Amino acid sequence: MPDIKHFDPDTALETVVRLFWRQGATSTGIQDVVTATGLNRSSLYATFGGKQDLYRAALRRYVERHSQPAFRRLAADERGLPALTDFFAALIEARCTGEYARWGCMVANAHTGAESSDPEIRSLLDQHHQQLRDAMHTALVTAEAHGQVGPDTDLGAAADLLALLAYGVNLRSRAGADARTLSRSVTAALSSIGGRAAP
Amino acid sequence: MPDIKHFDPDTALETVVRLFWRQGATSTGIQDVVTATGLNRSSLYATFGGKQDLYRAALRRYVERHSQPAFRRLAADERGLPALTDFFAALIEARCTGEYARWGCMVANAHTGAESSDPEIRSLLDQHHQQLRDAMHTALVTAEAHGQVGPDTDLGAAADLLALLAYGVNLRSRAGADARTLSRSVTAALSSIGGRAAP
DNA sequence: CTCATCTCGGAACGACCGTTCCAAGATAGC
DNA sequence: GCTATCTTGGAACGGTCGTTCCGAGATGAG
Repeated sequence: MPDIKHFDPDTALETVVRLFWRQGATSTGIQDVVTATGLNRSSLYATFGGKQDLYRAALRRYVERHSQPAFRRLAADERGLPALTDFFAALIEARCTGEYARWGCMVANAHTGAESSDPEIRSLLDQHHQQLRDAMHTALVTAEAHGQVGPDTDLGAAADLLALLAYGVNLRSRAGADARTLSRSVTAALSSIGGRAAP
Repeated sequence: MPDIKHFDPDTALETVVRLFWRQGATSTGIQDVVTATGLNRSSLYATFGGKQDLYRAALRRYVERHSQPAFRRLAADERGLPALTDFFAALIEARCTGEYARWGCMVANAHTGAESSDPEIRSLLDQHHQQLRDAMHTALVTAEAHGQVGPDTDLGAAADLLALLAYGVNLRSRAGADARTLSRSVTAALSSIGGRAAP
């Protein structure tokens, strides 16, 4: 067998994810990738293909490693409304503090870029949205089974609403929106779904 | 007096707005602007300055000509909840059909771009958000005065929530979100603010 | 050790980026 | 008509873009 790769493609891709996540596709040059990952153009192109392929792989990885785990956690949570409360609390904390503060959501960010004209990217955005909505819906069904949902509530519409709210949080967090204000909005949405006032 | 401009800067800027609105700042080259406006680089730079100045001017114009009129209409509407219903209906129609379909909101789009690192742009984003939120709040106060708002409703939190919802609509509309689905989400939000079921 | 085969380093490519510059053209006052 | 002053057309700038290519280096099989 010939020579073997001198780097870990998985580690490199994670670095690329952070680059595209923070700066977007158009603002990130191949030179940035080369500098950040430490590997050179040859290895980059041989391993991942061109820039568009690289962005696609990065977005896929983001969804798998960041979005879907959160969705699964939400859908599997048996508590109902508290699961939704925790989901949004974790979202807001991740968006406003720590390493990824003010980076927003890479998928939400992708909505506005030129990258979204790529059919494969567009498909990823739609899948992501569907999965988010479905997780919301599952949590709401659980909540209803626990008698935590007010009467005459359309769970489907409520799931769509909460999904859109998440996009709003993601977007505004990039402009440095206050975590407290975001939390207050989320609380208002969730308490309007539940009976009436907070316990 | 010397020579006078052979074009209308206002018309040209409107063309530039549509360019930046649809494609974003980084994906739009000066050559695109030259081609779309029909005027040449010299006139462009002499009139508007560099690309960043041009984008700033375009975003300012967008807010003045598109956002603020809608905000003022909403805040001045004396009907309360129906004003909010109409606001969102008009928003969704503008985002999903007609000339600007799938363009989203230029201000929302600006949240994800590299352009938002510019302090002046950042300030514009915050102003825009504040104005949107305030218009929502004014409409909600009017609604409460008309007895259209359920008890124990935090109007401030509700205004924040509706503003975030608008950003969600703007973002998802760029990916081709279904107008019907968006409307359903908005209806759910508004009817949860009002008494309970729809009339 | 030798060789075939893949990886790595880095130069180089043409295209496009935003911006500048200057000569030619147009205009209003004299 | 002449001139001063601004606009206009378009070439040209250095820099960066994504991508390609090739020689050198590394590795495992025989």
